[in-house]
Amino acid sequence: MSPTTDAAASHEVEAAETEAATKNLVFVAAERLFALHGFQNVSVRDITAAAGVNLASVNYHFGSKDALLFEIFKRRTAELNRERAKMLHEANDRNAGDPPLREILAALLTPPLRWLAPDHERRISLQFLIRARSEGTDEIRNVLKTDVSHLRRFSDALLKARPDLSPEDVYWRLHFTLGMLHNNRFAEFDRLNVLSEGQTSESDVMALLGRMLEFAEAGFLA
Amino acid sequence: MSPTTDAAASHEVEAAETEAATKNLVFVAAERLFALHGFQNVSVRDITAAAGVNLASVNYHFGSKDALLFEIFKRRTAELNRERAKMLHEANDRNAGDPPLREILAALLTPPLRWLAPDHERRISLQFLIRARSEGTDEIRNVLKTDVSHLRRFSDALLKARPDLSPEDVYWRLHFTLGMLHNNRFAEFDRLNVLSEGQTSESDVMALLGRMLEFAEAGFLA
DNA sequence: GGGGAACTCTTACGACTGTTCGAATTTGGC
DNA sequence: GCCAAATTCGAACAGTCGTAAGAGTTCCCC
Repeated sequence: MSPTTDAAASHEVEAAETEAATKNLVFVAAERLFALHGFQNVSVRDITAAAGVNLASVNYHFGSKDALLFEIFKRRTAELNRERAKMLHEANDRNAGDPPLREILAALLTPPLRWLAPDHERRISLQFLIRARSEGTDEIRNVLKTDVSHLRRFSDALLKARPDLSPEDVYWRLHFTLGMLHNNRFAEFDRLNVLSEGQTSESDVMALLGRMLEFAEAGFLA
Repeated sequence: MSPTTDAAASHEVEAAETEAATKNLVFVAAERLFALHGFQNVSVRDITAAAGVNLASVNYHFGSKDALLFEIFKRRTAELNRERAKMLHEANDRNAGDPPLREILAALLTPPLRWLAPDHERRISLQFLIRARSEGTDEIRNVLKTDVSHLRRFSDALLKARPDLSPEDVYWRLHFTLGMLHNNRFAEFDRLNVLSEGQTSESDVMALLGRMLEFAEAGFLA
């Protein structure tokens, strides 16, 4: 509601959310726990305890545990897709509506890998999304299979950049590329650490992005 | 109870397993249910009901539900790795110990994709393995991270086929290739069906193998 | 400052969960 | 055909789970 100085302090939580503070606490705590331990291994009591709120908060603010998962998934997916769409749009502008392969793939892969940077605010969100994609509820899997409008933008662009490929070729190679990305689980984040002797730096993640782009681009040029 | 006829017939189960018939029934039913619905979404009661055995059978023959999962994982992983190692060995023999990139990658990808064929006996096993890899217990994840001896055979071969690449390059590109494979979930199997208008044929799976080999080989040649 | 909505809290229900126990039964060797 | 070992069985235990109900509290608007 409208801020009135004194009581206003509790209202202005960071972010653009004007919802109750409790709802955000639950949202953030649940996202982190789901990302770290998986949906099924985290109880409502774990979430509310970590958030420092009452047990009933989850059901009051989100309706159910499933609905909470779905809401986190929806918001983070929308954020990620927005960044991807923006990069693709910029690539279009730079290249008179006909961006080269590399820039299309960069628009697809750069946002998630940026999120992966060690001090990035959305690092845990990406881990959550990767988990939710494979461990989520049927509802989530259904959205992933049904709502392909976002991916179509990329397959269309790729098809235009490589008109000699069939739509099936483009579809599968796009699928392979996403597989490269989604397979980056937590074990691999650790492996990232090993490579840089203990601490993951932002440059490591960007180097990984470069490797992925190189590999995927070559795959599309085959 | 025991299926029909005299009690003597219950001894000669197929396979090389001389264990009790009940143990095999549990093993097979659990593998299928875990593959279809995930480890956490399948209860011991679901398994024993599907297998037509008593509830206590899981704990009697395997010790615990976790141990059952791990035993399935171990056996199927060993089988898959054996086939891969055999193909790599044959590729070595054919090429005087210096197989080309394509044949190394084929040794890595052909066995799992053969299992994926619609009427293959191990089709559900591959789905199980893919699931267990990401949703399994900490013990399984630990094995995957620790026991790298099998993958090392492939990274060594790849490094010899492409000596201009650094070990880090080979490691990451191998990781990417496995990501392409492991991302093939059930939704994608359905997609396979769509592509062939209703029924997945063995040739579809082999065509997918060809696509993956093409993509991965190009990625390694980048 | 009264009233109604929004929120928090305590408590508990009912439905599962994996596992165990002791008795009943079946099995294989002699 | 007997006995001991192996297996199967029914039943229950001790927890944990998501969710709901109702009382209690805080909030904002009039």
